[in-house]
Amino acid sequence: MVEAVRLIDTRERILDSAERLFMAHGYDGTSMRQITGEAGVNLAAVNYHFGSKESLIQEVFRRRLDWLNEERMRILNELESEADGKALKPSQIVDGFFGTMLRMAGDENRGGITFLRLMGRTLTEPSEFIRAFLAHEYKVVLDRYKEALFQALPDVPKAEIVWRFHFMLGATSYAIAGTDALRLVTDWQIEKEDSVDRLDRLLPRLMSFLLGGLRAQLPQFPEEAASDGE
Amino acid sequence: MVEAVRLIDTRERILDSAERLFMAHGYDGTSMRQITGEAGVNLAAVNYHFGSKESLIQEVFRRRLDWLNEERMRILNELESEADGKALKPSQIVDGFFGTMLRMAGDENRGGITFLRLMGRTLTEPSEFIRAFLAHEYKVVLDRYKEALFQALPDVPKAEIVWRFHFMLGATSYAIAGTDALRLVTDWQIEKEDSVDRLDRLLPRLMSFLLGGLRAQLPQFPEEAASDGE
DNA sequence: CCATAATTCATACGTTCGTTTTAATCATAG
DNA sequence: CTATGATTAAAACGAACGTATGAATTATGG
Repeated sequence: MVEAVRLIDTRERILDSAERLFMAHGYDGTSMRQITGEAGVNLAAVNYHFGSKESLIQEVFRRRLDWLNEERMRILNELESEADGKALKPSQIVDGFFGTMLRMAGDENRGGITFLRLMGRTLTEPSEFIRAFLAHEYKVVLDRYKEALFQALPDVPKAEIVWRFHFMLGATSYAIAGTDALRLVTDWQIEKEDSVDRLDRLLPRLMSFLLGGLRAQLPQFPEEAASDGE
Repeated sequence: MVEAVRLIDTRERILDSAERLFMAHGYDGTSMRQITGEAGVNLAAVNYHFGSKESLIQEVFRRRLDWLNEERMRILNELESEADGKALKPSQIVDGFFGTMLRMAGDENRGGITFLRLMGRTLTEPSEFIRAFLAHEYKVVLDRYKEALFQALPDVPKAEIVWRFHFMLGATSYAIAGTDALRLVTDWQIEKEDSVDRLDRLLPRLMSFLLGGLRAQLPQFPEEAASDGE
């Protein structure tokens, strides 16, 4: 057991530093020398343990996403088995997906707020391979949750639900990434009021907004005089 | 007469290429050589005309944002003078801010969809100075629109409105940036259905969602309720 | 205890980056 | 036409990047 201590330590220290630095400065904006410098390990350690910078950030995500997505699946399965065939409430589904992610930020062993902000920021990351990787990691879970929403909202066209899922992801991503990084709108009172109980209050706030948007009146398209879709 | 043609051409060609490349690959992910290469101008032209890469992206934004923010101000002023003292409808305010931005994407002379996507992506851009620059550019307009929402929704706590403005920005940013770049959720039908009439349909869809979220039931915070949990 | 594998280390490689420099080319005014 | 200032062009700068190398160090199994 003692034999692997230094190995694991080095790997974990690199992952921790990379997580924090990618969150703060983005993928392209973070250099290997910054990462290894902050982690207190040799420059070559990243390539030795992970192979490349690309593999490193993938491992940074995998370390957290594996648990998160399994948890999301577990919750949805549990909800559906409890519902016993009946449709779930949209609020249950939304909370299972987005609430689980936000509550993860309270658990420092799972990356805490740092990973959450990295997550929020990376969904619009410029680098092609990162988006491709995330899309792949998320595919199964997203499909399950989309399907659950289809059944929970049988009167809403599927395309509309997909779009609103998209909007919800954006609102969440932004809410997370911006809690204390970007302050286009805020800039005055949010910081003080919510510096401590940030997550306690952010979750209900976001959930209200998401559910309001998800259940909003359906849009009317300007030239809509012909047949409906789907 | 003819004397300024080449100068203006070079400047504009650089700005156009930079706009497109920053949109596609981000700020750090785009090199001066890519920009000048695509624009068909000499590498040194950027530093000659703009001074630095940082100044270049600021000019890329200023070229479009000046008009957009003036238009937003004009619209809000007009709405308020028409209302003649009475409170505006939230939908008018939201449309003035977000609708104006989306409609700008239909005008190719104002950057079209390219600038809109650059905009959406940059709001979560890692580079510190870019976020600071945008925050500064937006300050006046955002304050005016926030104030308008305060008056339009007198029963909603101001902090709540600020948060929901924040969420709306995120949903919009994401909706724009992702229309054909990132496809975490979509990946199947949106592309085909909305490749042509993307903007015609995106605007009503987004507006419904935003207004639903803005007017949603107020959140209940756990510690305000007498009982702890359920 | 020693052979061997695993890990760390210092160092260097080849590229690419943003910027600068200096000379050539252009347009315009006197 | 020529003087002058503005623009473009080619080339190079030093710095930083991700990665690779080979030796030194550490841990492990027989």
